[in-house]
Amino acid sequence: MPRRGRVELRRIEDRVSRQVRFSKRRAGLFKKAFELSLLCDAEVALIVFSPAGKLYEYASASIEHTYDRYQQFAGAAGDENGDRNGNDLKISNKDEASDLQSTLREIVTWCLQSNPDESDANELEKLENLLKNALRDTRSKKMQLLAKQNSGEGTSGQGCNVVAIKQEQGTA
Amino acid sequence: MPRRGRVELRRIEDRVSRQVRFSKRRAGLFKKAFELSLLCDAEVALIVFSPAGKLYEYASASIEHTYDRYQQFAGAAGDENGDRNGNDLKISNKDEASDLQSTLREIVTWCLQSNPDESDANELEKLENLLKNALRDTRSKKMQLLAKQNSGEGTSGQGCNVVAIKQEQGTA
DNA sequence: AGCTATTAATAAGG
DNA sequence: TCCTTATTAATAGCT
Repeated sequence: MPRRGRVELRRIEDRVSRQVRFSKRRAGLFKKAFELSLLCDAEVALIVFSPAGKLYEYASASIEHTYDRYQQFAGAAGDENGDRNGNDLKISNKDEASDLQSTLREIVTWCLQSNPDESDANELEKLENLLKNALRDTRSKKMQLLAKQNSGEGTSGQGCNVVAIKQEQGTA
Repeated sequence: MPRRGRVELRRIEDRVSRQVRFSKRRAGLFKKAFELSLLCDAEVALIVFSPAGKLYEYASASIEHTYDRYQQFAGAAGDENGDRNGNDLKISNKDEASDLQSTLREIVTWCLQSNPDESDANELEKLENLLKNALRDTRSKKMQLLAKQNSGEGTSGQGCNVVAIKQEQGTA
């Protein structure tokens, strides 16, 4: 009796079945991700944690690279899939401009009061969050400047490695 | 003539066909990703850039959350797909203790000499890189502390928590 | 880890 | 982009 009917779309309760299904479907998912990137010349990054907490990943370029690119786009995504499925799918896109300055101040304060080599995990986590926010805001600010500079004005050969919003490829 | 035979596994040359295939397969991929997370209780994050550079994403939790979790494992991960960018920022699990201190000093110096609201893209990029490094090292250090404290034994620097990272790829 | 009966995905075409 | 249909691909339940 290979299969009786349609697959119920809800969490599989039995631990063993769930683990087996996970292995099979994970393989399928990674294969599809790979094929999409190859056939359609798309950049794909996929991270999966098994119910047991094991990490699996695939990236057509690299996770870091794609995540960086993602960060630069954050907020302006094309979505399609959330409809039928109910999961999360949104990115918040707040204004971070002047927040950056105060976040940097907090980082400086942290550094004046603490030493990373003598801090405990909690302290480091505070620093981590500050750095994460500062990084996000700095990227955002940089992108704004680059966009402005690329859109309307004469060229003054700025060095920066440009972060184009476009992908090109032709070597097939 | 619905379909003639097996699907050739290589980049689709025709722009229009490629775009159509992309749309269809993207939908399928996102559906599979969703089903994996729901059926098997897995945490999934998926980022896709279309050949035209448009962003699509899915996350069972959130991209940020899963990426953070990924970062804590990173360093032992393996890519294997042939990628043309070769642009991998590997994060190693070495101890970067004193590096962190000097990076933080550089950040403080940057803040003392510059104002993010008056900086150009180049300056912001310097800050971005400093923050990125500091964040990586802070995470690493925090994870080391957590690992040490969880295992009750703190042998000299190394360790960390990596749990097995495997990668799967299609045969197709 | 293998094996099939089924369902699911999807390439072409309209 | 949506619909249809012939085929291939994925996979649930077993062993």
